[in-house]
Amino acid sequence: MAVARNKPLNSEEFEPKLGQVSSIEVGCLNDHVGYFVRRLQVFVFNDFIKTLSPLDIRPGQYAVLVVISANAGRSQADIGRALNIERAGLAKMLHGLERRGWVQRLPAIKDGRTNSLFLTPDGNVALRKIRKLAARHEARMTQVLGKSNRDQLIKLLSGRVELMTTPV
Amino acid sequence: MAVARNKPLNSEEFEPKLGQVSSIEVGCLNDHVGYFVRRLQVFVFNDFIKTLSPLDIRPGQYAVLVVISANAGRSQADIGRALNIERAGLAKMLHGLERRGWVQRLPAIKDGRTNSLFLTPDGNVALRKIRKLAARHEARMTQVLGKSNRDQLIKLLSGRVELMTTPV
DNA sequence: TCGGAATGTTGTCACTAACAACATTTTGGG
DNA sequence: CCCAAAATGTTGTTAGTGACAACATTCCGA
Repeated sequence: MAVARNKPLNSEEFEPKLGQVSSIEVGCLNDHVGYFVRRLQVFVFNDFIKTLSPLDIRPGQYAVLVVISANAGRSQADIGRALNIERAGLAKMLHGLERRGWVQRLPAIKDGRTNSLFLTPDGNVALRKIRKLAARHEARMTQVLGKSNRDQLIKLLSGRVELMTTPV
Repeated sequence: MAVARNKPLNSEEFEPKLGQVSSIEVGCLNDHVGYFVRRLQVFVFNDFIKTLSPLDIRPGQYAVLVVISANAGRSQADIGRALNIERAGLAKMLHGLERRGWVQRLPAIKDGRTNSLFLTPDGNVALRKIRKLAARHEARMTQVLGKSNRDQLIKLLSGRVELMTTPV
């Protein structure tokens, strides 16, 4: 690309404090909920992915397995609505979970358009192991955030998920 | 792919309540901070992107502009560290911001490896408009979450960003 | 009965994150 | 002073994700 480099510049006059070079301000980002929520989210997800990596489970897959387990027989549309996952994306994810022998799709007799989703026996066994690792992840989050903060966070957001569907 | 469909199934026995089909439980997801934080993050980002769409600014670009503005002359490594953005990704993003005439890269004289980053006059003008829309976005978040919840959320997470760098 | 709506599937596209590889430059220990 | 190691910026590649369109099938209500 060969970007033309401008003339050099003595950065001394712009470095606020010599010897204190590591201090840097994020300015008005401190007034944005999204800034903190974003940083927290990638932090939590990274830990989840790393903790669950022995079982090769990602957060979305975990959520889908849990919701199927708690709502056996529901349709893909139901599961997708509950987790705000788009139809197409959920279909592909379920394809993977079915290939691993954890999820079974049965055509519902009441509505020929829908599939009824179930966990297979293997799926239940796997989910037990998965929950153990997920609990370990959650324990670390509690430790890092502090139990009080973590509990407050959950209480703040509980029941407000419906507001967080697509539109505003 | 032609997945073999199993025999149909009467879903009646699996639907907990007839006529109450819309109720669905997310089970133990309610005990996971990550679940709520993820949903909130998607919601907040969607609103930010939509609100800032007239200026074609994404959250990451906004953060970089703000931090450059608050720390004129710092290197890419400094900015990247502050926002936890990887070197390669930041280089590409800055390329775009430079092409739009908002950011200027000057080679630092003190350290031939680093670029000193600045907002151009155009960049400052643009950032003023961007901040206006960002404030509108933040106002809507405050309204949706409730001012008390929003303030608590920020207080909870303020100063804890350092814990959310890569490792745990 | 018929047209619109819902459901599931596939394919495509754009965006992102993460990693590797490289050139340049600084730094620190001998 | 010199050279190996580290830091910085850049480019390219890759996998993963999300959003969207298009389609076939099925249900539903006027």
